[in-house]
Amino acid sequence: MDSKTVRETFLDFFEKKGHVRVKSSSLIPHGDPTLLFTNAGMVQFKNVFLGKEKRPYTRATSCQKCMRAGGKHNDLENVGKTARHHTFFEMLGNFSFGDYFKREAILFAWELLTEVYKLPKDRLWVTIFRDDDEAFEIWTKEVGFPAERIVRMGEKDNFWAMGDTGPCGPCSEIIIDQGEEMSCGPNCGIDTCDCDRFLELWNLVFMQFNRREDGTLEPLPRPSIDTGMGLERLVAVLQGKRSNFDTDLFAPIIDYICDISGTEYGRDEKKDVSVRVIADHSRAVAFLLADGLLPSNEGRGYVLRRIIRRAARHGRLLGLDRPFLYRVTGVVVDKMGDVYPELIDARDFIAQVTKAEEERFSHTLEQGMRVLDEILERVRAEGGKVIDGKSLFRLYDTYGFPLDLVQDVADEEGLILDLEGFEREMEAQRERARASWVGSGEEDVPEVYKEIKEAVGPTVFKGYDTDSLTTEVVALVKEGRLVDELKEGEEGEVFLSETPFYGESGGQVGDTGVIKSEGGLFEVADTQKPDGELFVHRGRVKRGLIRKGDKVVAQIDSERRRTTEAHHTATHLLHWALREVLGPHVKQAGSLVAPERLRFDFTHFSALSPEQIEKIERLVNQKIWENHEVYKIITHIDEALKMGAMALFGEKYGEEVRVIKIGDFSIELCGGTHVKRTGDIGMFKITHEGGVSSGVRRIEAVARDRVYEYLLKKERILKEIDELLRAKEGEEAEKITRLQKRIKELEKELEKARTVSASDVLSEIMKNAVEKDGYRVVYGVVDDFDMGALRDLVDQLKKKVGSGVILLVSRGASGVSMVVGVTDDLTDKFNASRIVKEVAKVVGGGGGGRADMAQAGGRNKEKIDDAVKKFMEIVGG
RNA sequence: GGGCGGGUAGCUCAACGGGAGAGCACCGGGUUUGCAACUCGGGGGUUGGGGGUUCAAAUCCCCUCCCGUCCA
Repeated sequence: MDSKTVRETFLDFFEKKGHVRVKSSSLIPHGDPTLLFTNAGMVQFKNVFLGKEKRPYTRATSCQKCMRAGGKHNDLENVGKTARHHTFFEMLGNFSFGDYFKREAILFAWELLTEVYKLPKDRLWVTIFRDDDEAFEIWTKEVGFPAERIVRMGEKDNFWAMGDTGPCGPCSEIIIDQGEEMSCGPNCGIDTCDCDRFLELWNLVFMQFNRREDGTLEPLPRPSIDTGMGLERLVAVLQGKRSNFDTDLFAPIIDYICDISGTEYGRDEKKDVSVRVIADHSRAVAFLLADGLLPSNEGRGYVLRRIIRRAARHGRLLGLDRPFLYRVTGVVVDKMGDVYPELIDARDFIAQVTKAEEERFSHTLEQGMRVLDEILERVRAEGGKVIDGKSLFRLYDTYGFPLDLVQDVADEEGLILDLEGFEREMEAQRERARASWVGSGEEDVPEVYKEIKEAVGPTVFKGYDTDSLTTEVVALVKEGRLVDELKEGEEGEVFLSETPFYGESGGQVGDTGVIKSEGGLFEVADTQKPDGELFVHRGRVKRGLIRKGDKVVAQIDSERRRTTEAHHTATHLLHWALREVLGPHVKQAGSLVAPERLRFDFTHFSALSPEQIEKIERLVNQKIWENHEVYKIITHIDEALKMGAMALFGEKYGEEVRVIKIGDFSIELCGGTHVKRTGDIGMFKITHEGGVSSGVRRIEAVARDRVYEYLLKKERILKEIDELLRAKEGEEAEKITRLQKRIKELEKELEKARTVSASDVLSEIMKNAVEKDGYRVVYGVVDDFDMGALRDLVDQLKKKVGSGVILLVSRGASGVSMVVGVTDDLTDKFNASRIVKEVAKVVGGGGGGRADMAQAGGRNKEKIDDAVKKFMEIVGG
């Protein structure tokens, strides 16, 4: 039975048992920061089990894409060495949300395995939780399973929990005995070893308790079922293969790798490991990229980078030292694209990003190799046999050079690695990272806000429909404490029962405006929503007095809001246009919507070309001028997602959500305020494009009247330039080029003139050369020579005197500069550096240099004569 | 978020407080039937940006931006 049939048979079986076939969710768990990757079928149902989310069905089945790499389940190091470990795998599962329970779960599993997949009953074993007699009864009585092949296990193996608290329960695992020949030795057995003879096939979790904070278990009112069976294992068993890598899930990939590397699989165990690593990792890479992840230096992206580099490293071991992985991922797309169409959509993107990362890795390796050579040379020079841990760590930490590569080189050179020292350094680094993690980011909501909300409830936001309304002051805060009134000139926070003021969220800034009572006027400078429900109006009492209980008119700054709205709707258009032009991997990574401008961060792997920027800008403007209606729809989250609304990474959404739909092309979940029609945006202009971090780009742009202001400013600058250049529009570049050329010419002329005048000065100075015992002493005082010119002059004088000591002093605007030169034959007798130090002291400065040439500076111009005297004293003039 | 390394000519890098350099690439001359090679010469730099210390900063210090890399 081929893998596709195995997968389909499973889903089909449960569909016939009344389950809804649910699509695999993304490998990147949205809205769950605790989880690095989706690592089990139940991840997308987590909130359903917790009762936080409702679905229109109570039975579900899925084949879920899963990743185990990094984080708690870290199998990365084992991959390739064993028959079963993978980074990416598929998990088959059936789920009951308060529908059927233990009995059906067991019977379903048994029926599917023995009657559909036709596994031999006598080779199956079962484990159950120690105290779970109920499961024991079902297995023995209902299924008729022999009691001697049921093993009772402890909490560690057969009690499952989502976390320290929350739903949990015993589980029952179905195991297949693959026979004596797969045994790991005399002690082989369930509970005693972890080898492949007793292969865990299917885990059935009976969620029946809720673990409370104090650790006690309370029975769940509606017990649930969560099961998981690794597709790769099941296929291996059904195809009679000893290793998952021998199944048709991997065979085409392995064939391709062997093909391009000229390796024969199964001849050399070391090479086989590499082939398997690449096969496994290519799947992970293709799927992660298809889900929009990009390699980066932190978090999930970092894991992806590690996987690509590990694969590249193993490729090198097979003799593939040019990028190849991007071709292997192509095979993955070919083989699995029909089941996972997102692979096909992302085909080019996957290849592009993978190749770029492989190339970057090559670069890193080259750089590291150079550093390693230096280290080796040092070790050899010292006659040592060991590469010390510090050097190893520096290679790894700073240059990202893989340790096993160092090992290879060291083996060739007969050197040993100080791995313990390396570990020590690594531990120290971990310690540093941990120690810095004190201020855990998330700010707590201040007590006083909690108090207010407790007393008056959430603020009702009316700002979608109105700019102004009459309401009541329900609380006042000054310097973090509740007060009954705010006096004129005082700063504080006002809380209303209803408000038209938008509180900062979703990147859109808070509104400003005024709150007027009969006796006072409060100017709102900013509006915040610290807990998402309570609106804090921050500002100052401009006039009179604001009291708790006052009837007030709350009025936002409408003009400011309109421009902000234009920027917000423009942001959605931009998001859409980016995906049109760059591809579907573009995802919002941050956003700021202000009255002055908008800023949009998004995932993309390279800088945008001027052409791309122009195209994006043009598309957005086109949509503005087409004047599409902007629909604001309130609906259920499921409904919204079904409509294809884009939801954000890591953002939490409630049951009821707001959807912004522009025309029929852009649809996003968004709580912000927007214009009525795109025409209200007027115009859109990108002002800046740049990088934020690896894999993230940033665009800044303006809309509406801000475009006019922006262009006006540009025009003024241009006009100013035209005036200065006396140029007509369009000639600027040409004129500037001409000017630059002219400057160059003049500089050259100047240089020439200087040389000429210097030669005059030269002969002038030579006149007062003093003849000594076999050498000459020369000094000269000139005006406005810079250091470079002085040095040149000294060089020429040196040539002229043949043998001598020279001092040149220049009077400049800012002070005195001087250079002392000593011809090479006299450097034993006179040291230019020492001389210049002495001489410079006279003019209130200091200096130094080499024995044959030294320079100094000073401040007192009037002391130059004294300085020259000092010089003559020293050199015996 | 924390640490380490880096940013110098178009590219790859050197100089690590006192004259901004090399190799490759580019332009011109020579050589050659022509090309490659060779040879002579030349252009090319706000040493990422800003501030400070100093007589003097690519070099030392601080801030900032960008790139690489490891840890979380």
